[in-house]
Amino acid sequence: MLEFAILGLLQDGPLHGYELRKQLGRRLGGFRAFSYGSLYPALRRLVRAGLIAEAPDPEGPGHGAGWSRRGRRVYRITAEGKERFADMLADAGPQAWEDGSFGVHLAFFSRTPAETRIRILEGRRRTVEERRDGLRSALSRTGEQIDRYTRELHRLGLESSEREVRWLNELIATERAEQADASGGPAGRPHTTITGDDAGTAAGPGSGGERQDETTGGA
Amino acid sequence: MLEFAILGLLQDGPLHGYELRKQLGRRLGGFRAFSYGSLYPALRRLVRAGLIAEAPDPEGPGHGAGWSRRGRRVYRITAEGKERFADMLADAGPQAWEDGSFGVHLAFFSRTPAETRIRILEGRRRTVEERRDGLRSALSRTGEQIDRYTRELHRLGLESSEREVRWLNELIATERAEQADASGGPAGRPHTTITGDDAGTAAGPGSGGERQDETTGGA
DNA sequence: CGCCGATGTATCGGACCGATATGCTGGGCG
DNA sequence: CGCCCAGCATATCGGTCCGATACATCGGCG
Repeated sequence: MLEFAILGLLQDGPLHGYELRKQLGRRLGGFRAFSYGSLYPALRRLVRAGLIAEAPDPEGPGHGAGWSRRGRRVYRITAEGKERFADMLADAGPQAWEDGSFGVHLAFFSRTPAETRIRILEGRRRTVEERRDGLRSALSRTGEQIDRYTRELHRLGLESSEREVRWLNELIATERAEQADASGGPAGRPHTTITGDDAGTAAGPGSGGERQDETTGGA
Repeated sequence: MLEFAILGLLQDGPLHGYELRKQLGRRLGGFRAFSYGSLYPALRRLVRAGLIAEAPDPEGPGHGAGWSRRGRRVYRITAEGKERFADMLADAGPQAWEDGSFGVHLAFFSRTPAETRIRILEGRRRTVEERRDGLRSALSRTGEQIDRYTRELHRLGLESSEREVRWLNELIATERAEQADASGGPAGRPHTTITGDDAGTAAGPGSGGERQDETTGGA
């Protein structure tokens, strides 16, 4: 996962370890951090594999590639690395929607093929729905007898899952709309209508974060 | 963390590894799992440390302690283990409110001293508030320029944090009410008094959001 | 000028995961 | 009756990642 993330970040230009970590933290929104204890070994691994290489520091008095002013080591992605990253983006096995990986994949979604994006989103949805259903039934059956704090924990998890499913449904809907838009022009097949969307209810009273997603044509 | 959890579960009676893992998964609501690859070594470590010991299988034809009918190894907590667990409950250092640990601590909250409970809850709140604020400002500044999917990820994280803070506020309020009640008045127990402290919105069904470990994490 | 906080790289032990191997047991089915 | 399969149960191994720690440098501020 870390190696994937590094490769992804280096697509936008050479970076050194420290900066790499900061950018990654920002992208993931604190959602996943990656310590230096993972980062530097990963960097060396990637160099050994030929997927990245040391580059001259644009800010330092270049002694060619390698160390620079502040003892920084700057890295750039190689052609081979780009290739490998593209493969990883398209492959996206079933672990791509597990808790830890999903966020990282999402962080590089704009470089991910559209079909893979939808596949990941739907896989994630299935996963979260399962968790949600499990929590739901655990909470409903035998109200008494289980620990009060455990119940609170379950309540938090349940609402969390419900929220995330709704969020995923929005994203999926947008993806489909864009795909239909891009492929068929206005004549398109009614592809998009099938989304089950069980979470139709508007956010309740109070904190309604419900914002309609404007269709920004990113990518 | 795992050893802490094992000690906690064994307080309710002897269990074997397989069952231990199931119970733990249930308590944590899938929020944290612990694989066998961690569990069995941890069990052996705890035995070596004298905090738990093998016990006869109540369901098997007891050959004394050790293996039983189904090749099960049943464990019970020792006096020393109980002592150690009580210490861990009361200590609750600043890592107790990090993503991974918090849920586990909460799962054994009913055995945790009231003051420690509040301390953990408040520490957790501080942590989540920080994340929330970071996300908030990241989202507000420079609307354009950052990747659309990254923004979505941040949006989910922000909502998640907000919900968890609200949820924490409820829990803290309840704790405080109970503490005041217990120390001061002869009146009955407050059960689920939801005094809406500083959480502005009246709590309907409402709270939620958490994750990460994500690792792993809710988005 | 000296101190401090941010920058920057690096290592080490340990926790935990995921895949994998190996058997036993109970129940369903022909 | 005999067979096989699904669930129960323990165990190991390689690998990823974390947390603490160490150390060195740069830029500013009083």
